[in-house]
Amino acid sequence: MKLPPLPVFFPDATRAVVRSLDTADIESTKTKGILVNTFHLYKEVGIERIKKAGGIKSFMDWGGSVISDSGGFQVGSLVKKNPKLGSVTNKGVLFKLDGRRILLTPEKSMRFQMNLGVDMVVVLDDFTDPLADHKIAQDSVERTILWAKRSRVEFDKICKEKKLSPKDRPLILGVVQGGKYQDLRKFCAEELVKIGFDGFGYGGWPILANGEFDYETATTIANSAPKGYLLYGLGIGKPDEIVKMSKMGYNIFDCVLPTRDGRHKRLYVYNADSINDIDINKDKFYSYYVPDKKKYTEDYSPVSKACDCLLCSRYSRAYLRHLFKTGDFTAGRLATIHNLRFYSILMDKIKKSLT
RNA sequence: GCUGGGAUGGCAGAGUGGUCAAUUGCACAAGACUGUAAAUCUUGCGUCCGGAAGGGCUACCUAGGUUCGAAUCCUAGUCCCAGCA
Repeated sequence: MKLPPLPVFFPDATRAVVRSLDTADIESTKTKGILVNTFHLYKEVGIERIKKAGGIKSFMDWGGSVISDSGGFQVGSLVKKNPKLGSVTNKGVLFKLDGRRILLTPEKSMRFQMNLGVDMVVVLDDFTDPLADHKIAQDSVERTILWAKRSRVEFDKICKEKKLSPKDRPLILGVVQGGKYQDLRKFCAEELVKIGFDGFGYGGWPILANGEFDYETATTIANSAPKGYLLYGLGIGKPDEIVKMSKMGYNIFDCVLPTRDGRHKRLYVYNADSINDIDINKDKFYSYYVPDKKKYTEDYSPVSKACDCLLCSRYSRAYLRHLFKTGDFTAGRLATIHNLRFYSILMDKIKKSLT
């Protein structure tokens, strides 16, 4: 299966579910693929149950693409943000969470991902803390490279065990770390290319201290990629950021924003009267719509005229507000469906504008 | 009619002499959210001045009173609720 025509945006189904949606809902948004997470599935489900189910796709009854993340982001979002939750050594990451100790090594992460039955695996990386100085950032880059080498070895070993031909095997992606230090990013990217992957991702935290998106780093990474390499914006991003990154050559994205924002009452709305009229090259081609406002109590118009999702084609702003006020899960579901359809339209528009 | 309970900010509901412009929840408003420990979190919410610190004014049903000081105590009134007739 591998990947659909690029560029693509995959919403996050961290625990083998896009929060608040079932698989049919995901399909209705014309989403082509999803991202699942090694750490959460390892901790909360375990590989045996997923194998018994026939792999992650069969478990979810999902016919689209699946990328698995390695657990590298949790090195940052859990351990480095809160040292009580674990520690990192060259061996791997030791998570201490919910009264459990879970050691995740590059090898374990790779083997787990290969057993999920996904289309693309990601190597375990050592997340560079955004506050790291050059020395600490350099350490994380060196460990990321060390782990990438070991991951590649393990990957090849598993392919051999499973007798996977180069055509049958999943794609494998490295991750570029190094924080805001361009020399480290460049070095990391070059080393990953030497090891040999199908592509690499812009890892770490892509937002600068001033709150702006770090396009400089995005450029450095893109410039370090050989021709035909997959370029993945890990955890990226806002619609306008994805448009810009696509122009730089990035062709895979995933992000929690559309799903989390949906549940948090932030809906994306194209500034256009129809899907045809959408112009993603306009400066402000979309706005936020926050349904949970008294002024929408009697607004019987749809959330967006430039959308054909379940919410927009069937229900009004007044009804959506009512659902949020009532506290029913349906509100989050419809909002999530809408935002994912926004992103799938976005990727269609980007595809068209690139050709 | 009798007996008892009660009237607090948009609503619900704490507080029962000073630390009360008044806990908390809801509602309302503004903001955040980027490889998901997030259907979450932050802030504001009588009014006026101030960027803030802070200060002024008006407030706990109404009218009197006690007290240095009252949302809190006393008296009268109005209204509400429960039980009994």
